[in-house]
Amino acid sequence: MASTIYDIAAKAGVSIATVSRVFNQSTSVSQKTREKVLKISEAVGYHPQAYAQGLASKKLNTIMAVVPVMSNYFFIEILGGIQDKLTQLGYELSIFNVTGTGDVFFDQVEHVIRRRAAEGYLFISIHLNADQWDKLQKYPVSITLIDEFYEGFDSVSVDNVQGAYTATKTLLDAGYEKIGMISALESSKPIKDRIKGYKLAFEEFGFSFDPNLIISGDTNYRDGFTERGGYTAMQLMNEVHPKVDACFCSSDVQAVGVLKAMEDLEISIPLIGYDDIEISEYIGLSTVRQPMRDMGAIATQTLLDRMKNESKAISQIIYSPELILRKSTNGILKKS
Amino acid sequence: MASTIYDIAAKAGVSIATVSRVFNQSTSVSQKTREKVLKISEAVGYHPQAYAQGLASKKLNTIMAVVPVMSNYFFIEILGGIQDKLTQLGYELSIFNVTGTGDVFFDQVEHVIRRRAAEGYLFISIHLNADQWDKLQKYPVSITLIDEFYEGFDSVSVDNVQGAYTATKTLLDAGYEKIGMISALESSKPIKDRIKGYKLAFEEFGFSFDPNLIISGDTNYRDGFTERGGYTAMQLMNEVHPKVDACFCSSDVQAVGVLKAMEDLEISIPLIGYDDIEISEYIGLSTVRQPMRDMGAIATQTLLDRMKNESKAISQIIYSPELILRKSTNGILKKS
DNA sequence: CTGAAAGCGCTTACAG
DNA sequence: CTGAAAGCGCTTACAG
Repeated sequence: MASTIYDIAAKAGVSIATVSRVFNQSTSVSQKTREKVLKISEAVGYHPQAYAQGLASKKLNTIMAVVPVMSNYFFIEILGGIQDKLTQLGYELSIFNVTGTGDVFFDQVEHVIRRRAAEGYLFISIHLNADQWDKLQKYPVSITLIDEFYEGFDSVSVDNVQGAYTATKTLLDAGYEKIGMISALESSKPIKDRIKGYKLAFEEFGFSFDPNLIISGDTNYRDGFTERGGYTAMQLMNEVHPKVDACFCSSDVQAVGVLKAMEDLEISIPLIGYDDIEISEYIGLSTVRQPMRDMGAIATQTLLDRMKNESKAISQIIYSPELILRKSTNGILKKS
Repeated sequence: MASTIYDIAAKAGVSIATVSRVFNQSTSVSQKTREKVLKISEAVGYHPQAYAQGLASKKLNTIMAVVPVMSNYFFIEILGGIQDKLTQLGYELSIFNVTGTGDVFFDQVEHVIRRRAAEGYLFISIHLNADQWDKLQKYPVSITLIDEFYEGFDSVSVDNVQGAYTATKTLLDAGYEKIGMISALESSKPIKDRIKGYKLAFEEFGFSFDPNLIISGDTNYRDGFTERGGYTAMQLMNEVHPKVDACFCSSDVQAVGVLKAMEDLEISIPLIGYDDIEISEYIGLSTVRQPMRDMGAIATQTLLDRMKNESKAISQIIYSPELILRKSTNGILKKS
């Protein structure tokens, strides 16, 4: 049914080597033969099979993005940046979604690396422990980390501690004192760092810090980085700390839920999110901006450079996040 | 560097056939040999290479989702449904993002099919013309269409005409008359259908229909299915038709922009979006719900069934969308 | 339960 | 500019 290089070669009266050359932009094929081969190929819908090409040439021209949960706006933006860069460089993108949790999670990550279905890997928000990173290090593949860093790997990340610190400090500077933090799964690495930054601001301010002001809601789904996660957390916050006078929230998606909860509870306090996803500008959400598209593009470039030069120096890029103030913190200066 | 089946076989003192059997859950391997092979493989990080397996066995166990623009909430939800189903069935998902426009678009679609990097394809919102569909039909691959249908292909879609009709009729029933439609790129198939439904409601109501009430904004990016597309369209609407008394909007993402524009313009009229993406519930946006996750799951099942049985009857599933009323149409009954 | 061997569909020196 | 041939890393009847 599906034709192979042999069928084309036979029909064109040439060798398979020649057919192969036509498809590999090799110049050493006469214009006439090239046209004949192309014409026949077009007629039967022939094109070299990716897998066979990969096997024979040892290059696939595809890189693989490994993400933990597909449906997250943060990843989507990053993937957009990756895609743009890749298209521009003639590579193809394959996306692998790690669905497991715990040990299974690592097994899946390791498995995808071992299958060697791509020449380079972009890990987006894949957080592992030291043992696991070390284990990965031994595989002869190029990997660039996004939103994470570990010694020995190229990486592009944002300083989460600083981002949370800046947001919290801004609130403190404005005179707020009982600043709550709407958090997500606390074992998640970005959350840990954001909590660290949040604490840091308090310490620096000389305020005694109340760990109970950090609250997370439903973390079952996507580690709590959901509208629902934010909504339930804010409700809880209101029960436990009705006096809370401002909030820092660990992601914009959650902040959408927080805003809704505030509305339902009829309370109105300043709120700062994290990420600056597309809609934030439109719903007037203040936030800590992560340059997601840029991160994707830079990481892609880094990976490609690494693939070309195994021995180049490790590159660890760390962005400083930017605080963007919008309507959700409109009253912020009035109180001080 | 990277080890192959030969290295493992040599180290284990068995043939490559045996190593292969170990990795293919074949039962005919003694427990002892199996363990030895597994242990050595583990030590050197060996795992059969996907491409070589694919070539030799002629099955990849991967299906490919083909999408036009990655960063769109609609696709994300559908991909979520696909992913869940696939994981559950032990298949792997690869995603191909078609980035071209016009003829290049079709070339890319055709190219990805011809490369045969997957055993089945899920086309999400890929809209082609009759010639192009016919051309695709000749390839010996399984394809299931999502958000589109064409004779001869399995498909899962939603009745866009009906969705738009229902939304518009609801507004008309409530007594509104100058109902605007915030549209996107008009050559886009879903837009065409939604405009058709919008018109239909007017006709049925015996109202003369004003084509100028259909307005689109910036359609350069993602065909206008963006917050910005909605924002600019609403601004334009306000200039051209300041008397507009309600709006039907072709997607929720755009509606987020419309809401913001209304706020900036200080006008407040009922608004109904389309899709029911995750945040809609939280921002109180009335909308026409498309069961995106379900569509992804059903389409996946359909595709897998097709792959198992080439000659089964074509399945064309068409969902009826559901209207969901929220805050953005709160005043809807007062006017009538 | 295990091995030798053919074959999957390509690419790529090597010759000419 | 073109072809014969080896090889990429696997799987899978076929024998035993």
